Amino acid sequence: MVEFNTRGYDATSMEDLSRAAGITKSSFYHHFASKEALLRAGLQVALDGLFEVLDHPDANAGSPAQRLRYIVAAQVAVLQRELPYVTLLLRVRGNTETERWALEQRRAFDGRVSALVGDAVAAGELRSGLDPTLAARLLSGLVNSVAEWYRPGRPGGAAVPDAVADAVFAGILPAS
Amino acid sequence: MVEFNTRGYDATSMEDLSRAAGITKSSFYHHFASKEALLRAGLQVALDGLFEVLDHPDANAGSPAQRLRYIVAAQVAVLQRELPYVTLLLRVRGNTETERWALEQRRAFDGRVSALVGDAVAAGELRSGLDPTLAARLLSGLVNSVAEWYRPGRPGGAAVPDAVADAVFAGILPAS
DNA sequence: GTCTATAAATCGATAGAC
DNA sequence: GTCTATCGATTTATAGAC
Repeated sequence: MVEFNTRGYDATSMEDLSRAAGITKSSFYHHFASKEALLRAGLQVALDGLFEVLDHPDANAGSPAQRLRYIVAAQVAVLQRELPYVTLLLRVRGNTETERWALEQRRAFDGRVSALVGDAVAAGELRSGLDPTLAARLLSGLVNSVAEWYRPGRPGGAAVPDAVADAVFAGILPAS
Repeated sequence: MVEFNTRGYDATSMEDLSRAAGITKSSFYHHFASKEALLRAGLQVALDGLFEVLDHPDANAGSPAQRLRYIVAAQVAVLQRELPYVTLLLRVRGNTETERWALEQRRAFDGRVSALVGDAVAAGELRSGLDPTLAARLLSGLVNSVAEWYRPGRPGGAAVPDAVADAVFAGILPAS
């Protein structure tokens, strides 16, 4: 499944996957009904991890800004823990029915976070004049971009979620 | 070429492209030597746009933070102007020789920006204790994520570069 | 510069023996 | 549960007529 991560879903053939598993292509089809079923299973892992973040008590207690901070850090942690699957999800374009389903789920997650940003702005917890829609989009982009450079096993990985949350709430490049 | 944007490079066949151009696949091959040549031409457009940003006078005058702010806004503007090509570049994974070349060029661009972040930190213009490497990575991720939601022709597009630069330098979600 | 026709390779997936 | 063999569709790309 990691092959999807490095070469991309389309560019990875079932023969690539079966060879990596040490069996022939036909044997591989004994374990998975189709390539799309394999994709769906991977996307489900990523989506389960993300929605568990929203169900966590810390995501539903305290001020909007406090809840938002927990979600940002936890979302990064999920991205690290399920990197191949989250990467798969982030690259979905919506060409097939399975991909459209995943896109819809992902939008639901982003919508929940976006609404929370709106709540925090309405509560006066964030910068005044902040456009909640733009802020939520940039926030999503920043968090998900961790998948572009984070690689498991390297030292310092455990500090990434908090460091990202700090950058978001104290500013990426603030003058003071 | 916009087809690469919506369906992805691998999932878009030469027949898809030729049909969109209103000619047959064979006629299409009269204009482009290969699918990879088409990809390379598109990637070149994106890279030319990005490096022109670094060559602009405003990217080489003033304090590091001032130069950085110009680059962020100008990079977003290039992304908007050459959306299909920049999108193509952002999705390159390095499977072929052409893709590895593009990745190398992109890393060179990011390296220049990253060095500038380091200069700004060293000059005391940014938050103390800021990790320049992490900040540069998140900055890159945030800027490039505009390609995920920006669509040409919609009102308010001209304000996006400044709005993104504001979010970066005043904070995405700052408390004050 | 566009077309029909086709080559050569690869794809996802299946049949059927063991 | 794994294998060899193959199907049928699709892919990039070319040959050659007009």
